[in-house]
Amino acid sequence: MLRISKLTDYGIVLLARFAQEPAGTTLNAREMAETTALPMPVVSKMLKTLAGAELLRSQRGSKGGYSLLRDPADVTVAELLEALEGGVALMDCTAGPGHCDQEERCTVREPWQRINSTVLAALANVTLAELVKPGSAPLIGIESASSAAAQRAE
Amino acid sequence: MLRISKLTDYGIVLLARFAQEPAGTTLNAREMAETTALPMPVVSKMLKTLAGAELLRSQRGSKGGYSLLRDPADVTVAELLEALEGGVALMDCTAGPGHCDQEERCTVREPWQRINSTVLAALANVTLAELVKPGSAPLIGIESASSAAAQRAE
DNA sequence: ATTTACTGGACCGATTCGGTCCCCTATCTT
DNA sequence: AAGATAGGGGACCGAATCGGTCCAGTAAAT
Repeated sequence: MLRISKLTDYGIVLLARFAQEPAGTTLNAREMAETTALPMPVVSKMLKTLAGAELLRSQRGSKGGYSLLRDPADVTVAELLEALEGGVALMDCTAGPGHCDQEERCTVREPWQRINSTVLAALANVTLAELVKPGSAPLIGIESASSAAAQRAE
Repeated sequence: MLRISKLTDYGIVLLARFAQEPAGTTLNAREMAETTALPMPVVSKMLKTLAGAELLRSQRGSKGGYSLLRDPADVTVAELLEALEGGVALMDCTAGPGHCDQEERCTVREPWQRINSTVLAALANVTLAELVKPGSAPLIGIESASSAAAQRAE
């Protein structure tokens, strides 16, 4: 279905939650679970992952919690997927050589590489800040293509 | 990892194989398995799927096989994913309403819809014909974005 | 009638996914 | 110093999906 995992979704929702607060605000896992209505263990797990990816800063102990480490306008969705899903590689072979035993035979590798980077570009053009403030930037100048796609998908 | 399934990959390779032949060429499952070096049962399965999606025409009996039903220049990658993976919906909620129990609460749905259609647009801009003939069209006019993405991903 | 080849679906092992739980360590408060 | 709070790092588990196989049925050509 070409979908990102739920966990990744959760992670992004959590980051968006931080991006809505004043910069540097600290929130703990319990608070996050409450305001996002997600189960606490899941929230905890994802916050750990995000901290490991250096997107959040963690503060232990009482009064501890997490805070956003970077400017939301500077974090791209591509980066988030990179951190949460371990990269964007539509097929094995786009992740690098040696993944496919037909690298010579296959004729569609190179075009897929281009497609992959196109998708990556689309994702790299949206920032966390834009995710939080709706109705903003038109993402990418391919509206005509976009509407064509909508038609075809219809 | 945001990847398409291997089966989908196989399906596309098979279609590409047809696109390389003169229009209307009929090939059977065994021939396809040989020339693509994929296991016969898999090839058979995917060809069935592709026929079901009306991308291939099937011909039973002796001298039977499959042939491409449409002009390769007219079939987009987005359509292929649609047929083989059942759609392109980065998250459940982009597939339609009722998939997520926090539709009101959530603030990032609408931006994700835009991202989703952007990705879809990227995929709708590449045709099967372009997949077969390498080094052609630059896909989409977002090279600057693409290189930016490459940098960031790096 | 026989052979060829697609059709439809069941089936299976392996992996991944979504989610939970527990014990450890660090920090703050009193 | 002691206790409470909160993150860190895992293991762990059931369920769903994935990748792949197999087989009985049907249609067409010879």
